[in-house]
Amino acid sequence: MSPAKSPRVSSLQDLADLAGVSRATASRALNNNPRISEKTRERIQTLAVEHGYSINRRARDLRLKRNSVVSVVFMLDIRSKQHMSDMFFLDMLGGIADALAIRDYDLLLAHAPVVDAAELATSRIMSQSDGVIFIGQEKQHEQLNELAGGSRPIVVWGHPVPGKKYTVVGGDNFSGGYQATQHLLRTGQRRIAFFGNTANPENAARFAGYQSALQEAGVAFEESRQFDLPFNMDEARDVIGRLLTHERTFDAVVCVSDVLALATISAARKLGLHIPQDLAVVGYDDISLAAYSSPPLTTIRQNIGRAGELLVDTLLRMIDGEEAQDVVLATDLVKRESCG
Amino acid sequence: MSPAKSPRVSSLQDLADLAGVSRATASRALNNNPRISEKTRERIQTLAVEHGYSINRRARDLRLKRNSVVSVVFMLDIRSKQHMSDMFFLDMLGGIADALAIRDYDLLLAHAPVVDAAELATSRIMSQSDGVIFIGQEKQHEQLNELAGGSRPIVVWGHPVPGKKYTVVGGDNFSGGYQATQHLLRTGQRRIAFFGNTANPENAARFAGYQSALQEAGVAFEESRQFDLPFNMDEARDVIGRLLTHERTFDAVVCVSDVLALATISAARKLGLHIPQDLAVVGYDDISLAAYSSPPLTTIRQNIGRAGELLVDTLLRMIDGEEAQDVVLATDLVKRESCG
DNA sequence: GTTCAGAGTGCAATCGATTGCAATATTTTT
DNA sequence: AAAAATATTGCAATCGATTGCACTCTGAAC
Repeated sequence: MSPAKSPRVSSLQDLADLAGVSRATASRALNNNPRISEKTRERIQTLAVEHGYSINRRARDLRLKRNSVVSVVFMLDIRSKQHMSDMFFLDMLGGIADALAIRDYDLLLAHAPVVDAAELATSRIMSQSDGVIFIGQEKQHEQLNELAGGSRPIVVWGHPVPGKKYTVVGGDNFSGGYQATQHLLRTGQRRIAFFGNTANPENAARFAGYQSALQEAGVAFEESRQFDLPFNMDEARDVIGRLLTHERTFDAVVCVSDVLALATISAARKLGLHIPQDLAVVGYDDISLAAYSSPPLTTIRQNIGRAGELLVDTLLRMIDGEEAQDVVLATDLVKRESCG
Repeated sequence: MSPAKSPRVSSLQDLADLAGVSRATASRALNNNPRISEKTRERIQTLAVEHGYSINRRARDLRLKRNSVVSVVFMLDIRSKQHMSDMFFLDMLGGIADALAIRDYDLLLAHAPVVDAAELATSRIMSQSDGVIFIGQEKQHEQLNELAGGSRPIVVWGHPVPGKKYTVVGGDNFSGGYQATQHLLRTGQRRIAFFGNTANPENAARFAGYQSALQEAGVAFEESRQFDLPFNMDEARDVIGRLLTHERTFDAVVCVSDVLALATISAARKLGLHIPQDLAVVGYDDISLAAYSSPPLTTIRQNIGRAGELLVDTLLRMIDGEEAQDVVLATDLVKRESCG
């Protein structure tokens, strides 16, 4: 390997001096501007590499009046035990980070469990980024609608709800609920319950899928088998315990998350029930522990890393001024023993 | 609420014009420079708030030749199933993000499972940030040492190893291993195994704590009870299955992670063993699922969110030119049923 | 030998902030 | 009331890049 030429080049001016051209020419050469002759361009680009020159992005962004930053806002409090699984977030964040890195964007991570649209709109989260990705919509639907009208494009991970003005990328929740239910039906189950909270749009869609599968199989839906559980896991757990001790009217259950499913299994075991003989369980998310639980959990998988890429693609398209479209991510079933 | 004055102020010049002062004065007023009279300062600051002025950080950073960015590099591949738990990362990231936000730093997230020091040193990860936080040291000890000599301060989450040149923030692994083992001893266990992989410095320290607790209790350490498991969870699981089917020489096990512990419980159950009667298990990390598993998992808790803050504190101190010191985070035991 | 088109470069303004030094306003001292 | 000391504020250079416009140079056309 040839030793890099000694003078460490840090500014465009230095590089230009070294090449014996002006700053303007050097800049154009690096940006492949056609007005620069091929010869000059190559010479400068080679020089840049040799001397380890790397552009100062702050200067470029200042000049170009942009940020090269995308903010990611977690609307849910990460620390409060949520239905949604941990791995889910991390995987998604990984996908987002990778996709942004490729496009040469930075990722500004923000924690904003409770959001006041007006406040957020003037915060650095908005002013310092070219666009924002929101993870989870929960109760903030109105605020999101407000923000969508603002100066920065936003994309939300969640489920389309009527009257939304923001762009949504989300899993195919209907299909997920449908597949989970269909699987139980195929194993012969008829008395199938639904654990979730339909106040959440994603859960509601999964519930719709559940109903649809039942109907298609000619199984009547019983309202008494749909349970809206608290979002807080500790409370949810107590409720589940009670549901299982009362005379049960179901032998199988579709859960909206793996965490919920595992809690259900745990509660059932404590009561001496056998999984899946006495109670078959399906989860949602395919968190890593789903495979290692006892018994391994049947669940619905979404390619969350891919979801992150889709969020980024969609947002950057909007930043470039294109019209935005909602995106739905495919979903599939992972069969394991918890269903027999 | 009084309506904000109409002219939307976007640059310092605008604000200065509005206040009838120069850019310089406006800048100083906002930065609480003592050379500006109290009256002027307050007037300008009020004006700034009223008109929703927010500083352009790119411009400031350009002028001040800094970045206001800290990179966070995950050395482990997030997606490969690692011993280490998912929640762990997310919690830590949350802590880091919060701590950085308070100090007005941005977080640049990077995915770099395998790292070539030379390559990393010239990448945007280094050149665009004022410092870097590495999560996990694993096999990269040498590279970290190289990077530590570079132009940017770095801090590593892990465990101090001999000859390290970088600053480390980590949990009290020795104490964690000690507490876990001591707890089992107190419940009357004598034949206690250790599941982990001592190639990892953190695991090695936990193992040392385990040995120390045994010794203190007058229980002889049997080498045959220390098992180095593969880092890959799928493989680890197979190995555990075999360990439990062979004639066991232990009735209790200290695991280096909750994920490992849950896999152990799962494997044990499949063999018809009862937890904790036939096999008592202690985990490490207190992931959220630890409380919801069946039975709930006894484990070692570290305040990971706090760890994130410590990492940031330490790094920013180094960025400010202070001498760096390693930091150890306290650890405590969470008793649950898996130990009886 | 001019004139002209077109290719290749350079000049200088610009993005929005910070800050050393100079200039002015205010107060204190004599 | 003039001079000296101090408190406030402004001027202008600076950080490192981009880009419209003007300029130089080449070979071709007349």
